[in-house]
Amino acid sequence: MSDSSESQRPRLPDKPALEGLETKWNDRWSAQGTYRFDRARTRDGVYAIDTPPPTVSGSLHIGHVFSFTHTDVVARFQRMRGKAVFYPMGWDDNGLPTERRVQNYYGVRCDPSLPYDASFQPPDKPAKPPLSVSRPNFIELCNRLTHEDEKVFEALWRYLGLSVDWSMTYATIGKRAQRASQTSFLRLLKRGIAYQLEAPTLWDIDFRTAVAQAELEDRELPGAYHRIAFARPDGPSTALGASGHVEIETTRPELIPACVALVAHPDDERYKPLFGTSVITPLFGVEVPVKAHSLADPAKGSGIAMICTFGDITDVTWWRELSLPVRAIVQPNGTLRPVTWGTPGWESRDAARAQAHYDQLANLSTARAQPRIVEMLKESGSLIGEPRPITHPVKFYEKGDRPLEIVTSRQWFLKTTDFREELLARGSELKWHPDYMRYRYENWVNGLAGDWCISRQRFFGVPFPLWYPLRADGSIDYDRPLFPDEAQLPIDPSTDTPAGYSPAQRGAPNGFIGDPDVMDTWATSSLTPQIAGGWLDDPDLFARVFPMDLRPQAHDIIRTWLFDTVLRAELAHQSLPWSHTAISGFVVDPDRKKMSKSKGNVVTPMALLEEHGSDGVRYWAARGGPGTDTTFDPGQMKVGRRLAMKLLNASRFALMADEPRGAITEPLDRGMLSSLATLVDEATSGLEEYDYTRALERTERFFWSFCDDYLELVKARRYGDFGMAGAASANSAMLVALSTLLRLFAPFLPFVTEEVWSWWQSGSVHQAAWPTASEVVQAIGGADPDAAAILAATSNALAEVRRVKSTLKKPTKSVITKAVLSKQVQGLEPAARDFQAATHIRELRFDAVEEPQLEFEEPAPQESRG
RNA sequence: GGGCGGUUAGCUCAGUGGUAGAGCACCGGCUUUACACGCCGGCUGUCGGGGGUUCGAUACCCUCACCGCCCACCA
Repeated sequence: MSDSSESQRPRLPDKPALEGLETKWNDRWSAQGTYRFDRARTRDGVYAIDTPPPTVSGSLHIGHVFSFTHTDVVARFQRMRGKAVFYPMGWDDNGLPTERRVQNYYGVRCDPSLPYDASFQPPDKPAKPPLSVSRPNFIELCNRLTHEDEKVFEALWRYLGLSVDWSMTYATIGKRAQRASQTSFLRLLKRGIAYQLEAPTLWDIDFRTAVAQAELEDRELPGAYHRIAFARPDGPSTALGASGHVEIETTRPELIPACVALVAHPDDERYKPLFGTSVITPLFGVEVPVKAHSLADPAKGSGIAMICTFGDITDVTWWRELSLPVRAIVQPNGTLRPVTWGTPGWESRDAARAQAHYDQLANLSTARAQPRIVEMLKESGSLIGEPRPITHPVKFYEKGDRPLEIVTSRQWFLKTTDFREELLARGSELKWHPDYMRYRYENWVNGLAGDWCISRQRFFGVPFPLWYPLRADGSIDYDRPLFPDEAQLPIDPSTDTPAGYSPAQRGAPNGFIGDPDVMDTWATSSLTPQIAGGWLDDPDLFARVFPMDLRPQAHDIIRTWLFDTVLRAELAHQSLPWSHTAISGFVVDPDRKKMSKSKGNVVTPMALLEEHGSDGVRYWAARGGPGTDTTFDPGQMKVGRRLAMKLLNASRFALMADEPRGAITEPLDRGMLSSLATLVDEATSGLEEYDYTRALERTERFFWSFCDDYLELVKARRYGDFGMAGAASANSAMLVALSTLLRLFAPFLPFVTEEVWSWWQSGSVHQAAWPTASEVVQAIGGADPDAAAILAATSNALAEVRRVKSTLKKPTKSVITKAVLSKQVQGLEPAARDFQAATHIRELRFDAVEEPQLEFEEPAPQESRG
């Protein structure tokens, strides 16, 4: 705030308005580089934000507007405090959602066996049936469509007023991201932290890909308990004698052909005699052992369970720990694979009967096989009673439509469980806002069930950067992979050729073949601090921003994005990726439901911004505190807009007569500034602690009483009714207050504050220094608590008089010839002149009265009602 | 089953060991030279239930209920 800037004559509009401010100021900020990151600054002068890259395959919704506003408030506050704010935007255009959108949008499907067609152009309308295109062509379409989406997103973010440095934008499918992701992977592979394994894996049968533990969710589905008899080998072969069979209960009878054992708890007296013996599976006549394992729950079902390869995760645990054989029947597409009974691994006491039964199930989906096998079980007498319907939680891929299966396949993993202690330590080192969100992280780390499966059998993603040699017989030698040099990265092994081979050797005996998989999208987005910060490409930048200050994100992805990012930083840098994380809540509709398209309660953000103004919408968003689910409430947006409007008009009032100026001597002026200094401290400490809601609420409350009480009380004096010195005191105080309040509101209402600032200041309010209490009280030579008390007493007295006038239905302007006020508001005497002018009181006294005693001037006799 | 958060005015939400708050809504009033996208005033509560600590609890402790979310090996 230099003297030269304040000496400008204010340029005031006759009728200030909010319309058009978004476009006007975005153009200026863009042209002037207002939010450009100053990369000359060293780490301690930088505030770095690891912005969540929105998924561009969808559309931005009100929840994005909500949480990104919170981050922007913090960014603007830190910038005004003098930090160089590193605030890039990222686009998450990598992964399944994009694939799905591209398939539908263009009517194409990826066929990795096709060669690249350089002249390919997508059809104008979605093709039916879908066109098959090569993987490189498919990826081109993904890039083309996401680029369009990104332009729309950027326009919305700018309109909302995010103070992002748009020159630093990155994409999770971009070259930088691919290079970071592939480099990190190869380094982890060398250290033995990444590894490949053929093992039972959670599998989505529609997407035909492996998925990770973190991407699971439970859904309640109807099902049924089926009570099924397994015959004892020494018992009657078909009849169900009293001790001739064992009864299990299962919700998945279609997996009986995959049964490899029964299991009960080691202490379960009912089944102890059976341990070490075997039973015969119904329909298929397979002899399977009865085993003991502590995970078996005596209280569940009949207390003894069948182990199948594989019905659920527990089956996998039992299978591994009890060293059972594999008898897998579910194929990657979710159907039962044909089996020849009587061959090795499929031995049966009656192979012909087994085959006859199984032929009725082969190639059916598990869902369709179930009723079929139930009929057969009934016919054979192995089903005891009727199935008992239940609803039970079933594991789904969070983006999937059908229950997950477990399929054995070759996958890449990152070790996680080996680092549990380190990860817990990082979690407690991290500062969480709100603090209780840390429990979700700890909960997750403590519950890690296995390492992180990072490979996906998909097309649009970062490829695994390696190849495998082919043996003379054409089989793949997985044990001797071929690696590129780090300097070559990023590569695509489906088109690039490993050193020492020619392209013609791809797929040929003694040749090579690329790893077909792509990485889980989280395996790349867990490197956003490294990607955005220039880890490999720009080490100088990286040193200035990493570890970053803030990770803002929503609570539903603590187990994925937050956890994964902490893991990757621990593995690569032995540090936290950032010192703080701010967790935002969801936007819910007034019925407490999450806003969703299917409920028809979705509103497009741009329409809201246009209706209520960006400042109005930001006000609503900023009222939702960290971690708090917040109701979608257009009413609050209207309140925000009203606040912005009030800021325009109050500012106009303060600036319309800014002369004369002089010493701030009047008690009300001094009291107002004294209180303002207290407010500055409160707002500052709120924002420092990421409690932007408190800062806004306090500032807003001060501002309204500043308008309603203070400005009304000093209006007459300010207009010169009591001479030049009194007017000068008011004017000077108002200018200090206005400058301070505009800066306090600037992070929340960037458009209206910038507009008003431009009336009388040079430069951007968003580059102005954050106010300090000492700066405010400097204008009155130090804090003046006595004056603050006088202002409080005067405001209270004003309220008393207003109440009486209102009760008596007197016009506000009506003159009071004589007023007796209660002694409780007596402290106002030093401001009596201002007070009497504002209330039109001619003669003022104080006495022990409960209610103010007011005598009104007789109305003028000519008054008439017409 | 484990964990976390919530329960305050009709609605949306602040809040503090010492007389219950704001905005919206509602009702009434005011052409007042910054603002009718305004101003002034009013109405509304067993602060979820029950126990405990305390001179005093909406706040602290225990417990229960309900709502929401996270996690879990759910045969």
